[in-house]
Amino acid sequence: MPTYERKRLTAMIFEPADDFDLYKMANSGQCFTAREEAPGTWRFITGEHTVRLTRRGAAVEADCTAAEWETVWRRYFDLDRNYAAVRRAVRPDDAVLQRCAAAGEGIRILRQDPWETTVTFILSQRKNIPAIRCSVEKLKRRFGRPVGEEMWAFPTPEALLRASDEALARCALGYRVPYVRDAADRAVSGALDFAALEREDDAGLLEKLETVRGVGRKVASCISLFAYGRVDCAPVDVWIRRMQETYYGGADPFAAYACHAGIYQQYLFYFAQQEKQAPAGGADVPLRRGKPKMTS
DNA sequence: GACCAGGTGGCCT
DNA sequence: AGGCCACATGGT
Repeated sequence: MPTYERKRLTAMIFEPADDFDLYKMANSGQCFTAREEAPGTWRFITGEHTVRLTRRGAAVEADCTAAEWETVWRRYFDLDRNYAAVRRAVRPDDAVLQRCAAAGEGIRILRQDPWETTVTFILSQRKNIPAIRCSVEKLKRRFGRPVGEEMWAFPTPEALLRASDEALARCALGYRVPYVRDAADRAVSGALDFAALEREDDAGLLEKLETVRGVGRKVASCISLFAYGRVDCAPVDVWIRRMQETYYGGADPFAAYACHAGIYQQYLFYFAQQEKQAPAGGADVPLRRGKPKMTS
């Protein structure tokens, strides 16, 4: 007997007001558990909620109730932000970001669970995205509650704290085992209160998150952006640095943007990933390399 | 079988 | 403050 609720047969349709691309949201490096169940149908999981989404022309079909859509998924998909407007706010003289925002049209910043985001981005250091996915999947299978056919919720801090070092290491955590343990420790003891962190300003949030071992500026920025919706916070990793060197002559690509730097960062990151996959044919409009003509 | 991966902590100056 | 370097493991 499955311990999870039987699959619901309910379905609802909604029409996104602006950007909403399932592939890009699942593959822009922000979440590691979304997967394509069937061509065009994507499964997202947050907490113990799951939803299956399929694009139907201008609309999207979701296998959940309207109530669950409103209480869970509206927030998860950040539906109250206008991403088309964010893309339009890219400076006209910033040709590189113009191009990347066009390529990334459809991306939204997913508002993920802070605990899960903390652990997955601790794992992300010195791993490529397929390896992170694999590691997270193992953690969920071993320590997470089943929430559907071949689906598990992300394990609770208590569950990971109970796990032995050996069991954690078997999930390919490598040298990050003590980091994850420290995060679980702080979550259980209350030293790290994820709900209370909502009230911190950006600087305070980064500072508190960085008290966890294995959480430096980059991982803390990812948690701020992907779990706390701090869209002005732009994580800088090797890929962003690479874009900076290649297209911005080493200058900070986000210096000109006070308020949506995190979203713009995501466009650059997604572009870099696509460019890696198809260096020649992927980008239909080639980017001009070297110093851009940025205005101060 | 190299080389690299959504970095970080702990050393050194 | 800033420059090195080890770190476990898996993907390409």
